[in-house]
Amino acid sequence: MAISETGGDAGIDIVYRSDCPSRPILDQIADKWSMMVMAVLDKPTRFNEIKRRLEGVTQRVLTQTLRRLERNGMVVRRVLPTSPVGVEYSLTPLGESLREPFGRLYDWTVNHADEIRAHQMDYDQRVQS
Amino acid sequence: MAISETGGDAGIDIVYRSDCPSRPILDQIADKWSMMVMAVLDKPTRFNEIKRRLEGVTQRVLTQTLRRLERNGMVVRRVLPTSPVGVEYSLTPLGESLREPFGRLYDWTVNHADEIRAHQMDYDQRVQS
DNA sequence: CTGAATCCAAAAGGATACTG
DNA sequence: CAGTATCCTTTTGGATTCAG
Repeated sequence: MAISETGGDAGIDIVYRSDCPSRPILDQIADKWSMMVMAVLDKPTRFNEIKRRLEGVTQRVLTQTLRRLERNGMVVRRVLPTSPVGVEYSLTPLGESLREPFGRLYDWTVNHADEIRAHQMDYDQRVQS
Repeated sequence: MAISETGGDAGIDIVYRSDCPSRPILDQIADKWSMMVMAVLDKPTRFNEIKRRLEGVTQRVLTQTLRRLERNGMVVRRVLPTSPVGVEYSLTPLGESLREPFGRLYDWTVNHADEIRAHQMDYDQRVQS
């Protein structure tokens, strides 16, 4: 049985193997900030605009996240011919195509956040920490 | 515009806020090992069986991952009345419901792994490291 | 068999200061 | 404005040992 019943033709039988090509990729994209940055980038956006909308992210972490996304071909970085310099980030078609599965995960998270928090409280009470 | 065009009714307009309830949840579930453990758990599975199928995971990390998943109500831990003791992990309905969005992400990853690696090689060549 | 405990190295991440 | 560089604290993760 594949992990997904949605018709994916992925080689799900090998994702468990340490040499599965999806592992390093998963490491790169399945993190919180990458997901949030891509959520913000529904249109070309300036660096500080992204930073402002992503409350809590530091400049350093945002830069690193954007670099990694750029390296993976998910976003493009474009320097604007202004003064002072402006930089605009936008999703590539590859990045766009990731928004759908990401959106699924986001929706699930938001829809189940309460239920999960209830479980956590229950667990923390049963297991004295 | 919502991040997902698939009809999710999530409050996507607030996921960027630092007090968005989905943030801590996302931190908990959007990591590589959680995803892989849940991929393995299509049926009740013993600790060592999980460890064996997840090449490369250490005992410590697997234990931590399972604890977190248990705390979040995604898996249940059941001690088997055997000798020596056996422990069996299985998905809860909540955990089951997460497999679909996870599966989407997995499928996307596998299907685009080559393309991403090509981008990485191109980037690494352009940007001398 | 299934962990918990410990030690230690590496990586991640915040704060701050500086620059083209 | 959009970073880079540095320092330093926290977190993570591997390896190993011990125990119910």
